Amino acid sequence: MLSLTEENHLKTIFHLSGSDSRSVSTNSIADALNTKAPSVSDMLKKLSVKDLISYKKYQGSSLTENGRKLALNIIRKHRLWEVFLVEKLGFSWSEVHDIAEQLEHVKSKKLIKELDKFLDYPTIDPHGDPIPNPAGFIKYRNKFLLCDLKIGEKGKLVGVKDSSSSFLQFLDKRKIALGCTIEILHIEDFDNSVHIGLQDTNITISLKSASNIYVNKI
Amino acid sequence: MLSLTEENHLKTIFHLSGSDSRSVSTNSIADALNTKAPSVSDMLKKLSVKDLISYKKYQGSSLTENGRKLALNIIRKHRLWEVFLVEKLGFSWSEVHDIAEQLEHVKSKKLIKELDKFLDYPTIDPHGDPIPNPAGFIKYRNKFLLCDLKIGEKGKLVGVKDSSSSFLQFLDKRKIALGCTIEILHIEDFDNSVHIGLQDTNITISLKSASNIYVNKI
DNA sequence: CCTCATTTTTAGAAGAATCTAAAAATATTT
DNA sequence: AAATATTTTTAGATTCTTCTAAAAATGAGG
Repeated sequence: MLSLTEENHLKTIFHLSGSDSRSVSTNSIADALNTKAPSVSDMLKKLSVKDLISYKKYQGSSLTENGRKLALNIIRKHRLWEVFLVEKLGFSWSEVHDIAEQLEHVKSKKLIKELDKFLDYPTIDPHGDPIPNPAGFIKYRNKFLLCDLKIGEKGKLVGVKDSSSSFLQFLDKRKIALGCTIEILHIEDFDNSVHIGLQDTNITISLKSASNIYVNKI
Repeated sequence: MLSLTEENHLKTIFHLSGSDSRSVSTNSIADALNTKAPSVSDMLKKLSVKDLISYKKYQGSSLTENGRKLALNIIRKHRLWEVFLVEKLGFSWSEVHDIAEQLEHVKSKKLIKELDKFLDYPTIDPHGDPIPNPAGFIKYRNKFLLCDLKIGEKGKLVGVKDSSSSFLQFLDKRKIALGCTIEILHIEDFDNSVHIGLQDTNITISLKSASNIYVNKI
């Protein structure tokens, strides 16, 4: 049985190591978890003994197969709860992260099985991120950053990179939501800000914003 | 912000002190929480400093108004989650306690508000226990133990005293559920076991079982 | 009302998670 | 490649929850 702290470390290592499972630095974990490097160092030793990560001093760490399975299970729970909060309780996508962060640690296999059924087996969460299946398989879609499209290309919004609530609220205010069609109209030479076409309006967003939006080309 | 352990102590003191808020012994709390008396003693000091219980050494403890509010809020969350698990996820009443025990500690006022609405503002949980309102008001119904009815009297099952899953499963097997009508047919002189009439069958249950079932007289 | 049993508290220790400060290893820069 | 900067680990302390063992207070029986 894993402690809350152990679970959070596994999850963070998963998120930081990306789809290619690269090795993750101690400091980056500390930053992500709002804690300090020595705390992480201690935890890495502990997780290593449990064979959940492979870890060599000063060389960073990466998940073992066991660790990856556990991490994906936590992420599965997190994302299913997010769907529940949005679909059933009427939360907006900018409000659900912190609550799901707590709910994901509730222990009960049957709970998640029944929740999944109740939600009709969703495959993506409210931010467009894929929900791992019970076996720990996760289906990555190949998606593009909005800023990488060329002028004239169109994309369908399928996710965001950093789902901080301030950014999500920024999108809400501009009526930009999952599934929206976005066309690149023009890119300013001066500051690389991006002029985009939406359903019925055109607006300009910063490069930073455009680098935080994932789309499928259409 | 209360820790999980603090919340569990408050809740236990509430349950043990009954509707008349009598003072609760240290050992009884330890037993209920599966811990030892010294741990409880320490916690009592801590809760006392926070003005959540009134506590004099060797004299037991009882909730203050603040403590009672917090305890009822935790119980409200517990019972709402139980309704969710049974009504929406299809759990049986004997399976929900341990899961609700975890869910009750999730912190988010809005979550409970929306859950309450989603469940259509239920007033009793799957075991027939009343759900406190958001202000911490709890409505006790006056109910009787089945064993206190006289021969020939009828009652409607409105709750159980000890909702351990073994007892709930015992009732399930005999098709005895909330809302059932039960008539006292006969009481054995020998062992005080109780012969009862149900929908379409008559069965005999022990005095101990009959002392664990709450009914409204009808 | 004094002795004995029970209950409760204190004392002291242990494990988990956390931190700061200092040491060790690695990486970078000139 | 040596000096410097950064990263990571170790060492040691703190807080929280927990325990066992021993001391103190309470209550019950003769």
